[in-house]
Amino acid sequence: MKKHEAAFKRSICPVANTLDILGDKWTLLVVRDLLLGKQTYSEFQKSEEGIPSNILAERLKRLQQAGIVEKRQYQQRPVRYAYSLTEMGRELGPVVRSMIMWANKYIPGTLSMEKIEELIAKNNA
Amino acid sequence: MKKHEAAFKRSICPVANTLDILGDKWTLLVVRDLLLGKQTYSEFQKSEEGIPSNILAERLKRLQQAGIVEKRQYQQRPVRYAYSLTEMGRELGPVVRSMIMWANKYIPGTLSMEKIEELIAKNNA
DNA sequence: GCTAGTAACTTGCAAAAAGCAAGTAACGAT
DNA sequence: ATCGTTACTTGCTTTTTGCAAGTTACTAGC
Repeated sequence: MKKHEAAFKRSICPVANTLDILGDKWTLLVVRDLLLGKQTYSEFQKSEEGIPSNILAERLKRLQQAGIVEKRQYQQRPVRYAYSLTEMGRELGPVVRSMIMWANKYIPGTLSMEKIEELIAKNNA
Repeated sequence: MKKHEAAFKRSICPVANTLDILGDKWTLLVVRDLLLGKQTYSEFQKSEEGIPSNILAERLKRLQQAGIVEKRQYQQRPVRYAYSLTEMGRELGPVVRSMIMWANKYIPGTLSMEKIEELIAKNNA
């Protein structure tokens, strides 16, 4: 199913290596959700964009393998899991933030950084 | 072939909107090349990662439509084109730079920011 | 004039990834 | 016993990638 994917490097370029992990339409949205304080599978699924369930499961697995995300069971009966960012994952904050700044400047109708920070404050309150 | 792609928005999230334009394994590598001073189709093709020709053509078209890239004919006989970043495109610099910083910190074997800046200086000399 | 070479793409097709709906397992609540 | 929820998995269709080869326009060399 995955043959040897992680072994092969396209190049020594840091951008290419980053894209090998994050370069698709969904992965950074999961990271965004985690930065916003979301923790569970169903919370990710409820996000506005509607990530397909199989894609979400696969991305969470890949992010764990990459060392960006950690999964822990926080409850026995019923079994429940919480996902969170590792330090490596939290350090993607600047990447996400620079995208937000860019989009706010050039893509009309996107939610402003300020409103997003309000959301984060609310979620972590 | 493209039905109505640009019209539909997944959400008002700036990250999602950015990923709708840049969220794949190749697009930001083209932007990287442009930031490095590369200008022609064949220069992009010669990059280490080996982007497939049809993908490159399609991505350049999309980047133009998005207002990130401009194409101009700089010579008549034979016809030759030069691609360059618009202001909107140049402002992706921070996104690319934050990826470089992250990769340098967490992905071993990636070219350092310093070496990349030397490359840029050399290319633009 | 003929062949070779380069730039900038396009086309055809197989393989991989995405997307969708439905299904499953483990529980708790009614 | 049935319903609802969480956290996924499975099967299948559709879309996107990736690869090789082909095309057009032109220049240089013999």
